[in-house]
Amino acid sequence: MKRRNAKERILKAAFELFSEKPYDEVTVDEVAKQAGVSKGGLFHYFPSKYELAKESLFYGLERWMGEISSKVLSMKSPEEKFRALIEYSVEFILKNPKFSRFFLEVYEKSIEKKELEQWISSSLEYLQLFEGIFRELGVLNPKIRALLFGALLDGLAFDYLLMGDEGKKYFDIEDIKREIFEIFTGKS
Amino acid sequence: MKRRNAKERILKAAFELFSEKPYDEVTVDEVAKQAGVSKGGLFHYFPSKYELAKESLFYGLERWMGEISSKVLSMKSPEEKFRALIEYSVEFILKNPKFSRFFLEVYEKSIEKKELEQWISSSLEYLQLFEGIFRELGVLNPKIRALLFGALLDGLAFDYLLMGDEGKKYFDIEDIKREIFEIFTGKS
Amino acid sequence: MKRRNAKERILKAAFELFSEKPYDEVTVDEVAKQAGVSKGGLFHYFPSKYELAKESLFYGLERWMGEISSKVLSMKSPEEKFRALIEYSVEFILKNPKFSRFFLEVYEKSIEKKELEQWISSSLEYLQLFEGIFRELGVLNPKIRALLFGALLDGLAFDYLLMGDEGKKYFDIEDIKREIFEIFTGKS
Amino acid sequence: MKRRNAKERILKAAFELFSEKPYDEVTVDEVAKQAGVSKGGLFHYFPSKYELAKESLFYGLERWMGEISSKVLSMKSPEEKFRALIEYSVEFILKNPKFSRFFLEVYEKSIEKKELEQWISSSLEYLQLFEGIFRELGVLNPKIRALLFGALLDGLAFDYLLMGDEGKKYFDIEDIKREIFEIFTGKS
DNA sequence: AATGAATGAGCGTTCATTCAT
DNA sequence: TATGAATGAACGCTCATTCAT
Repeated sequence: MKRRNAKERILKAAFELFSEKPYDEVTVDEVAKQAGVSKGGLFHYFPSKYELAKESLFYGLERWMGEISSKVLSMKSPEEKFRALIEYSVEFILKNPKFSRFFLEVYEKSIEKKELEQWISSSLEYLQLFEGIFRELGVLNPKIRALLFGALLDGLAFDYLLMGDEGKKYFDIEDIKREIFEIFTGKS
Repeated sequence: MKRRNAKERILKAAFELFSEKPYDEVTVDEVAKQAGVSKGGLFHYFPSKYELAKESLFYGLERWMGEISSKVLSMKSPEEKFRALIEYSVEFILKNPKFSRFFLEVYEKSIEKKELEQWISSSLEYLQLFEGIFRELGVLNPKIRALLFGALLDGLAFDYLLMGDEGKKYFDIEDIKREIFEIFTGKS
Repeated sequence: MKRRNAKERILKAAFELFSEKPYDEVTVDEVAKQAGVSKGGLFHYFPSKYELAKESLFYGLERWMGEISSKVLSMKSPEEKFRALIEYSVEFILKNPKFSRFFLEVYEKSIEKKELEQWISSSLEYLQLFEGIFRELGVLNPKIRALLFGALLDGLAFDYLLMGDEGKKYFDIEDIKREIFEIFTGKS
Repeated sequence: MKRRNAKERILKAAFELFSEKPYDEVTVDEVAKQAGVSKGGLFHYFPSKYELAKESLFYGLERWMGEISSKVLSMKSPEEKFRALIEYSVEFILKNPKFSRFFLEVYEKSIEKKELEQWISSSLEYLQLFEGIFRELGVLNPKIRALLFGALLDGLAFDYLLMGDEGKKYFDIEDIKREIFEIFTGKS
């Protein structure tokens, strides 16, 4: 076995499995098997199933968010930035349809364990990215609008999960992106 | 205990417990105990834990949604209706902070069981309520705007879950309601 | 399965197995199997392996000690009582050669769990039986002599465990009983 | 760390840990860590956990017993020897309150492995020390009295473990030593 | 000699579900 | 109808032991 990336292989397998089905239906054996390590080996790197889930969530989240941030910030005008933000966020939602549920599961368990601080600061970090763009766009309340934009994305992810491909019968994805741009900028 | 409403007592207890903590941390014994029935009695009314969870979710959902609908529809002007919709929706979110997670959990299990139909039709039902109001308000794409409004609510619930009372430090709930009204109607 | 005595069957099986081999070598499956119940059934009666071991220890201890007490107290003269005490105590030791180890194991775990009170009061109870006899025999320090007699019995159990049948080559059990009587009473 | 005495450091750490808590609650990792060696290093010196426990038991036992023997034998009169024997034995008991349990655990495992010879001969060795002193004291059955004295010590250790410092409320240690001297010599 | 990553059998415990009463 | 004792498959996790480096 390739020694070096055992931990990363485990994180990747865990992110995939926890994204695919609920926490309580993913077994540690399964993650270990998919990562190509023994169960004992997995516990060599992660002290519990919960820690594994949490780390794998952040692993997946950071990979995506880093990519989105850099793409968005490479744009020049604020309008282009906002359009790119909508574009890549929607792409993330479509590619990770069950991300919300996974996120919420891990989050809930971290509440019980009273490990909340990091979550809020991590949330605020993303909101700052949004707020900066709204500020450049010259909207009145960039802070609140950033919150609402974030909530809309979360909600879309939530709804997409619900309607899945079935939803495409009712709504055109390009229409949705356009409407979001319009509502939040007042422009079309 | 009044025999008649044993089933309703079970549904109520289940809704409360599944709202409080994750599906896999709620035991059937616990629900039975909180409802004041025996375990055998519970299985007399519900064939499995999953069915219990699903029915209790709809039980809770319908109680709230029925109430919100009737309050909203009793208003006269579309502006008042929309303001009431925002008002009571936010109230629901604040009172049921963990509803999203519960909803998603049951939803996910129903995917596995391929029992999807009812969910979409149930979603569309709510969207029709929203769409009607946007139509009365005279917006251009009432259908899509309804979808986005629904998503925003879901997302707010999601975010409120995340930030909880801590979030109140950063955002004022009245500001948020006002901003929602403005964004979706273009008026202030 | 006979419903009524499931718990007693489990206690009996547990006492036998924990007497036979160390705590960590007795598995819960094994106890359940020997008692003729399922593992789940066992946990219906005992919340943990430790509680099972503790209850089964007391179960075995009380059965023996009750019998010894009643036999001893039915004797008339103090000399006869003391001889009977020696007789039946030695019999217990010979029939339960690994009792000390089992006792000590459970005791140690109860230290960790800070459940000590009952043990001391239970010890003092037996010492009072001994003290009463020494008092009748007219020895000078009946309290301390009772302690030492108790310790001697415990130690004999300990040593018998060590030497087992092998020890019989070196020591005659009747000689030992006689010597104990002599040392503790000053008579022969 | 001095390489030379790695083995001794392991034995010392093992004796301390196995004395502190039950066999099954001491892990090999823990012993290695406390001894300042790697797990692999430990297994270089000891083929298994059981062998480690057994060797560490004898290591601790011999250190104490050698010391007691030499102190006792340096006394002149048999009375002084016996008093010293009581003195240092009681000291050992007070300083190693959980020794009995550790001893019994290892002993039990050696029964299963059918490695009994050394234990009996080791026991008999100590009994010979006692027997010699009783012979010098001129008692009638020095052999049996030695056995009973050994058993009394073991039993006291056993009881001290049970009553611990709590026992001091009920019994004075100096009274006990005096009573032992009296019972076994007939003198005061 | 020394390390510690990796293994995997085995454990205690849980809990949805069944069923005799 | 209603009960709760009983089941048993499945789970997360541990840890003595091995072995490539």
